[in-house]
Amino acid sequence: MGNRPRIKDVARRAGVSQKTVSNVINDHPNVSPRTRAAVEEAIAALGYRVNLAGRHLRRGESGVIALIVPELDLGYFAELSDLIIREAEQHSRTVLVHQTEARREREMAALDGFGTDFVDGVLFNPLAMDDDDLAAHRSRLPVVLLGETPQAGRHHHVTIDNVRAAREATDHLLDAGRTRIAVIGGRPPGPSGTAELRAQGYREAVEARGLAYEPELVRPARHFHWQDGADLAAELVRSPRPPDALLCLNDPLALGAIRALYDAGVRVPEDVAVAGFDDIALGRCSVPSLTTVSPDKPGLARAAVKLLMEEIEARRSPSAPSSREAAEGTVSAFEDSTPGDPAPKEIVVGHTLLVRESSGPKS
Amino acid sequence: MGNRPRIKDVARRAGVSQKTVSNVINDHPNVSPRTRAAVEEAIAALGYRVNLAGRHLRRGESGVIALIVPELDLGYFAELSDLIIREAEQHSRTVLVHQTEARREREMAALDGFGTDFVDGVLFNPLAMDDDDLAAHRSRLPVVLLGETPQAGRHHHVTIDNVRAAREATDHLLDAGRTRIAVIGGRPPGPSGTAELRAQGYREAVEARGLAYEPELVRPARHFHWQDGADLAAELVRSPRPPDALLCLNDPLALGAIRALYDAGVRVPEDVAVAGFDDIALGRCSVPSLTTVSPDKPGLARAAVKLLMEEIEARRSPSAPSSREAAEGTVSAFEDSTPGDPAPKEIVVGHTLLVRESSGPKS
DNA sequence: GGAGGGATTTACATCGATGTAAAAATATGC
DNA sequence: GCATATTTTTACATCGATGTAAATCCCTCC
Repeated sequence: MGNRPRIKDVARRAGVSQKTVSNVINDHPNVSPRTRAAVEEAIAALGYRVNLAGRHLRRGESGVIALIVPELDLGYFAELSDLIIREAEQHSRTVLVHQTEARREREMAALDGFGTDFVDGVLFNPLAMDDDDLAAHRSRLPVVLLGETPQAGRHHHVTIDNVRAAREATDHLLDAGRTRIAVIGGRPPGPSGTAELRAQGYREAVEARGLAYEPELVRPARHFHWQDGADLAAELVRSPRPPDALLCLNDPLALGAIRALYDAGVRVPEDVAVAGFDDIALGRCSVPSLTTVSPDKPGLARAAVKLLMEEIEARRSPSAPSSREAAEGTVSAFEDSTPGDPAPKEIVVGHTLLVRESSGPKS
Repeated sequence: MGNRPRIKDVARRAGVSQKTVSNVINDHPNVSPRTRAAVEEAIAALGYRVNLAGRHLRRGESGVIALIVPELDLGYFAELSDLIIREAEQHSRTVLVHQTEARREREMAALDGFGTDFVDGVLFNPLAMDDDDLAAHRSRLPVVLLGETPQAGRHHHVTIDNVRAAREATDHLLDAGRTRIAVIGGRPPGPSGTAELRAQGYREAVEARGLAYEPELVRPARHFHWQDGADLAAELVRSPRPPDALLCLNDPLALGAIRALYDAGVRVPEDVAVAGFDDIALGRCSVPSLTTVSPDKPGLARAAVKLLMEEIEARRSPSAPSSREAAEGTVSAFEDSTPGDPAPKEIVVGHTLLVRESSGPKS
């Protein structure tokens, strides 16, 4: 019939006060060895476990962080989430996962919606929200953005150098003798999202060789799933002037494209070379294996979690000395508090171009 | 300078008591329209949001459930997690994800470890723990098992009929004229885990045709990643009596196997047919596309979440009328409480064999 | 042997929301 | 018009852990 023991029960059994038990649990200094032993004995005997609800309420920290991604079943985000969860575990945090389906209103909602009400910080990989949205948004929580380079960056963020990565991938295709490279999943070069930045890099690389940037070679994708890649590739090879290479902005698009080319009787890489982004596991065993830009995902996960932890830590101590006590009695004025925020940090992690079969020699 | 408003602030502004505000928030009956309007005005004006820590402490429910899977970067679990998170959202729950790396001690730890301390229930997909472990484990939380059919099932669980699915897949290969089918990722048929059950189905199908069950054709995999599939397939085709079909117990293994066969100059499906399990997205666009057993993942997610919700609900009300009050004052006896548990339910969701190119005709 | 000082320990208040029971306001019946 | 229902609202206690400040304890040293 027993309920879970609380700190009170442990205290009673050990013959000490509740606070002393708390002190033991939290490794406070100034606990005599004897008392500590007694308390630990009681804890073990009763099978006591801290009740996190109580702790959360008192401390104002839950030990949980939110991870907001477009969707898990896109290989890249699954792998990234995997790494982030492991990394968070190193910091004794658990991770709440939200999916936005890359829809703007869901991204907005996730950022200050229900589930985030109770986390200590947020790791957010936006896709649909643009710079303005992000700039406009002031979260009451520490936020670290993933995989973006927002201009009006008021938030910390961690990313790879997308422009350069795309330039390198494009250069590689050009070096392999390709002259007409289409971009699958691209959007007109611009300052905002990943797709725009990669298209930007593509454009730079192409123009650096004196080739014309042709907008009709840049095809946006709706979902970044393999099917989109297949559809767009099929469309492209049927066009009057088909490309001889496809730069796909993620790996599923690329694998779909490879399949569509196969169906169309176009050889990869002999007729058309294909390259992707993200280096998902299965790109290594496709036939042909996939050339891709491999972001340093472990590095990204590590940096992101570290940054978030620092921000959480920073907001805990110095900034708001005791505005709470001070405000006691005042009813008005509940604007968003904006504590830390001393120059948001941008961390750029490395990437590597992995050349595999899909971008082999033309023939 | 404002801190977040609390219920107290709303109450003050609306000129009512805190409890009345709480009543409005929770849609209690007996709140006059006028009061309700006043409170709602105050809530909107202050931008009040419920503090979940307080609510959690008081109600004993956090609104969070834990999902424990081997690892997210295995396509199947990513897709399943995706679906489960969406499903949980329908029930206004958020999902905490833990990864066990399919290691027994991590599975044990995840089940009653740190992060689960504060969730309302657990969805758990065990791989390494066996029946005995599971039977021995009595969680204080509602638990629903995924993808297993533990004998000593003390827990609810949701699964597909693994034996039958494997039998069907094997039959399909046999029907296609294959006579020597290897199982990649298999373990000796037995009662416990998914791998054993599938091997069981395989065995039944093979023996039903009067063929011998040959243990050396059943090769266990360590991680169920594509590389294992590639290694095992390579090994098998080099063996003295190579198989003419591979039944791979998940899709990544199958895709790895296809790649290895390609490297070995063995044609798929002409020389060796390949079939997988799980129907991950990329299996549809591989070359050749992958024949696979497709579990009803949405159905599985829905059933699992529903079952968990019911169990959470059930434990809330009837079983422990007020053992808490009764136990007040008693110090001893804090055994695990075991409230509900009236005959654990088993839900079997459907599956389909999707026949694609990799199991086409022999030649 | 007692003052002084640091190390331990304690009582109590508090974090924010909500259940309980009783008070206050309103409605109903005769 | 007044006693009795019934609906609304309130004050207060509580969920479990921990910060604060005050109370003890234990030494050291003159």
